[in-house]
Amino acid sequence: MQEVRDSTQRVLNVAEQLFMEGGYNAVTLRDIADALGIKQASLYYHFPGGKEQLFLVMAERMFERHRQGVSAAIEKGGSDLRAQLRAVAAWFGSQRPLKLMSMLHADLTALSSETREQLEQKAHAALLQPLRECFVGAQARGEIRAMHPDLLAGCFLWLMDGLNYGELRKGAPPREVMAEEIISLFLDGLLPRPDSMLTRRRQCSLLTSSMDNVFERG
Amino acid sequence: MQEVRDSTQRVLNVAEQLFMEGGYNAVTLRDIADALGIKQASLYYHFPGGKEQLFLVMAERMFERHRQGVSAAIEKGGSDLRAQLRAVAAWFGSQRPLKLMSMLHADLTALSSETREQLEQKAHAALLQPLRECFVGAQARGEIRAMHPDLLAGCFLWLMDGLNYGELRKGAPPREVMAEEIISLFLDGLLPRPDSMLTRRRQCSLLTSSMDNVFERG
DNA sequence: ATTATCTATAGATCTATAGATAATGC
DNA sequence: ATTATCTATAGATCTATAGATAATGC
Repeated sequence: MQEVRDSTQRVLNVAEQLFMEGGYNAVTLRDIADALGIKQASLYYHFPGGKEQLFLVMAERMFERHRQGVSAAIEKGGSDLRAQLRAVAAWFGSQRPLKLMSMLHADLTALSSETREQLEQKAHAALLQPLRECFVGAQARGEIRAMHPDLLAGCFLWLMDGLNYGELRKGAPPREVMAEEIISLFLDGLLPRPDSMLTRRRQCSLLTSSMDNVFERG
Repeated sequence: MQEVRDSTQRVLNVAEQLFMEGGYNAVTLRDIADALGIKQASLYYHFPGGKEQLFLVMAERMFERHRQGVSAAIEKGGSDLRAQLRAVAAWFGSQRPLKLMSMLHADLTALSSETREQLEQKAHAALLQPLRECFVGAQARGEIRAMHPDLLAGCFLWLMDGLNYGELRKGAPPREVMAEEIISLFLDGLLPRPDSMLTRRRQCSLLTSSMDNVFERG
């Protein structure tokens, strides 16, 4: 358990911001050093292993933060699946965009296989595992029907992270509304539910204000 | 409407494969030339604009293919949303992984702003627009409840593309099963539906074989 | 002595340009 | 003449190493 100094934390903060914005290959050590106001070579003092080590440590720190955040959110949601998912959505909303898929795709292929496997495992433990438990619990309580919990966890995570890709949704509603709709999609589905008017009424009132132009075609 | 020669098509085929696997920044012109068995400088004969032009033309060709494929799939699905979504899922399954989010994230930031806007627009017209119409139609027919069709199109597309990221789902069911479950998630949701036993029975029989180990924790 | 930076630079790699070469079709 | 390649190379950039410098704390 080695301590991480303040100056190194500063490096990691900047590295996380830049790497998450542009991806491993697009960001150079020079970019990171410039943002820090130091010279590129100075980064090797903090990370003798160079760019790959810097990325690895940065990503591990990030995943560990998410592991705690997601677990805490689920805890806070009590034992009601909708509340749990809302809390997880709120957690992701409070964090810098993960852009997990970009990272696991383009970035990981640029890394050594050991680094890649290490990060894949961390990502799984931090994000998929807690969400999976969440769905397994809801199934055990009889709250939801039987479906692969891994699939459900993956889909939910995918969609939450997708909210960060602003490129595809110009003029879309704010992310809190979208998150709420996604949760409703998960739980209620799209087909009408004549049996549970209460649930439907609550949803409608929540969405009504931004649903005026839904039926106009673009 | 300029014709594209065979030799240039070959270049585009290889470029598409490599770019989609590794992303814009990870793939060099040398990589593409090597895979073609030619020298790197020879690529400038086909694309005087260099790497960026090659990527642009490749991506435009790909999006145009998807525009036709998705539209045809929806057409083939008739006027039943579930059948339409199944057909779209089958189309994506037949194609090389899009990895759309990776592309729109890491790759587009490396391109000039004109190229980026051009590609974002093509992606929207090819993928989101047809799916959006699909959901709008189902809403107009009263088949599904009112939700933002843009959000629904985005979510469905997101999840279909997510099936291509194998990194997060080791030991997961085959992609056809996952696609079917995602469609069921969209339409039926997770909460039990006591009113529509017919729908539930069909799903259960379809999934029964791969659902044996759902309740064991990992 | 430790921490954190710097300068200078080697070595590798990548994009892009210039101009030559060979084959094919008119 | 057109098509499609090649060789050679300039210029830029990126990672990484070696060794110097300055400040802080003991």
